[in-house]
Amino acid sequence: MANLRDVARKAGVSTATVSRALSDAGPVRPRTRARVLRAARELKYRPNRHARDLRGGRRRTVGLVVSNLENPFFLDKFHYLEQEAVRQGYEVVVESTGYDPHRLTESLEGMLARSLAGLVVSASELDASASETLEGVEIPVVIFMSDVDISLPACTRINVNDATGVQTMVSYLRSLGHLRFGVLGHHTKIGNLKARSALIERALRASGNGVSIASAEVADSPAGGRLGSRILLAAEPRPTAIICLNDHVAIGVLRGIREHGLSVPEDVSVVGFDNIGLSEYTNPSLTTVHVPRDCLGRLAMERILDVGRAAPNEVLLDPQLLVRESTGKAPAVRRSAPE
Amino acid sequence: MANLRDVARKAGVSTATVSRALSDAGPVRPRTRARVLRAARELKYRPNRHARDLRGGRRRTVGLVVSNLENPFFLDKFHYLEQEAVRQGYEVVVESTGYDPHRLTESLEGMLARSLAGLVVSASELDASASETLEGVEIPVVIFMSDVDISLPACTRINVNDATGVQTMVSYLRSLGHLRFGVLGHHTKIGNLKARSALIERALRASGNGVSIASAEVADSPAGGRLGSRILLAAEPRPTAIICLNDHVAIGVLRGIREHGLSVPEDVSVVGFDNIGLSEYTNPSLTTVHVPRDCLGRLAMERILDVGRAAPNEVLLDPQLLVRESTGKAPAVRRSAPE
DNA sequence: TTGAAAGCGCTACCAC
DNA sequence: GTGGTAGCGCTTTCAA
Repeated sequence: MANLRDVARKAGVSTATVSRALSDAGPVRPRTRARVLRAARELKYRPNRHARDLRGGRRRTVGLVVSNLENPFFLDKFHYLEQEAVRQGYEVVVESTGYDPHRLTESLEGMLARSLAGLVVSASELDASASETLEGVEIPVVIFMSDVDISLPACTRINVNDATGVQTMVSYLRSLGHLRFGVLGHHTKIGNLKARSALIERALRASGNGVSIASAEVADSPAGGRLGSRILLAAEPRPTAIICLNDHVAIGVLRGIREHGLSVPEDVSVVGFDNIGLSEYTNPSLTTVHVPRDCLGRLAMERILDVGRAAPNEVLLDPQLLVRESTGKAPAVRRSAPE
Repeated sequence: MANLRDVARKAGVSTATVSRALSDAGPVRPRTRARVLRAARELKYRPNRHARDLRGGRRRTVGLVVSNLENPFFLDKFHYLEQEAVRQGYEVVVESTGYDPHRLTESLEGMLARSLAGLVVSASELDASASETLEGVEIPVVIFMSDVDISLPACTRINVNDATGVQTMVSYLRSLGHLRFGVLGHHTKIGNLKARSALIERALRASGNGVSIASAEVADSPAGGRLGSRILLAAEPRPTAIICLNDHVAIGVLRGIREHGLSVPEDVSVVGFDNIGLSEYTNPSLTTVHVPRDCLGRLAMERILDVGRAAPNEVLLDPQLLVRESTGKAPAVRRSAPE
């Protein structure tokens, strides 16, 4: 692989001149320039990025760590962040942890070794122990949807008001007459997902007497949801409404219920969280709680660029219930199926 | 940010010793080692990745360039490649071009500037002009699903036998009695997608007389499919079967047909290509042509690691028709709706 | 077992 | 306008 020196030699100039000519920085006589360009082309020269990164301190990259890129909810964040970053002349490197705390720590370490302009973390598994890695970090850090206690010089936390989202959803389901619930989550032992499931169960119990709750934990995938629905539909009494911790899982639930010979929403109502794009394309379309994330890109870049130094260190976003086709009135109460 | 020198100074040793101690390479007296480790910890030292990359030539990274990460078909490839790469101690950096030839060239350039162990490209928009960028490249290159003519010392091409996939699918639809078709594609002017749409139309016409074809081009997304279905359903005569160039688009078609007040497969049959995971979760589930890609990871890493030097430079994969719920007999012929 | 020093390839500063 | 050169932070000989 040809390097600057090779080009310089071939063009009969110094490396400094080549650098200037190729980066369009500093004055270069047009003729010299042309000569350099030609030499570079002939040698198929390509600047070495690692050298540039080292030399320049590469502060035009933003890191993003998420739990599961296969879940569109996280992919969206990458998308929104990248869109805004590119607009500002930055690039984004993303890593997915698979909800594994160990991999999270590794990812974080890897990111911090990169001299980034900033770091965005949206990982449910982010807990006190993992966040130790972030201790003393000097670059701007943005934490999305996590309640870990973290003290950093330049840390912004963007949170979603899950309590109201859950409350709205539970009230809505109760108003439809549902009493027997299934709660289906993934990784319900960690971070904001643990909090969310607790919130749901609490809101359900607080909503009145006679409420029954069955719950199950599965993988964050449609396959997980499909499996989970089988478990929940076997519960006694059978739930008339299944609350999924996210839409990704809910997609599988829709299918599982159908396979069970039941209809949505006639026999069972289904709700999700997130409002991923797909939730509008399922059949029936999915009632869900929209979790805003399109602002993540703008907000994060704002903080990272230190524009908006005046911006608050804490942002609280409001979720919103979207009623679509997957929810309906609870089926008329019937006694246990006769033998 | 503390660097090696700082640690060395603090521990009272040389940078060489620190490097050895931290990387576990070469002999270091346990006591010295401990002293170094402590110093590093106290200074919150983190090795600078850019320096390492430059010094080491970083040959433990594989690049992947795809057209559209939002389409699970491409995300899968990333997933499979990364899985295998990590297993071998490599990492993967991925970039998505949005089907834009200009961005493809940029991505390719960016990748080549990184001194990678190898490069995998799966981009429909890869054409002769973009592939010039790859000319003279010395690292192993794997091209997935593209017919561009490219001559590289170490280039492996993995292709899918689209002709048979298309043929099987068309025969199947004809056997169901369909005569009026809609073909819905995205980016049907480029690369393998262009080839695939041509193949479809040709197979359709060759399948007998009386076949009518309406076609439309939309974005590679469910939203695109939804829009496309509206266009196709307005065609005269109205198609009884819609062939989508991929499942991602087909998801939207399913919804569009429903919105139009029609049923799948009673009124309209729908088929896709790829067999993305979601195609099993739609309602009705999607009949599609499975395009194998799980082998991409293994195959690519094999070629990159130069294990399997004996492996062929050309691999041809066979697609497979998966009949699910979205296809059925053509509805009984009826005359144009009476006025 | 440890240290000195030579670069990896590039950019930017300063002198000419 | 152009060239010499220092040095980004690290690893890796080679000597001691």
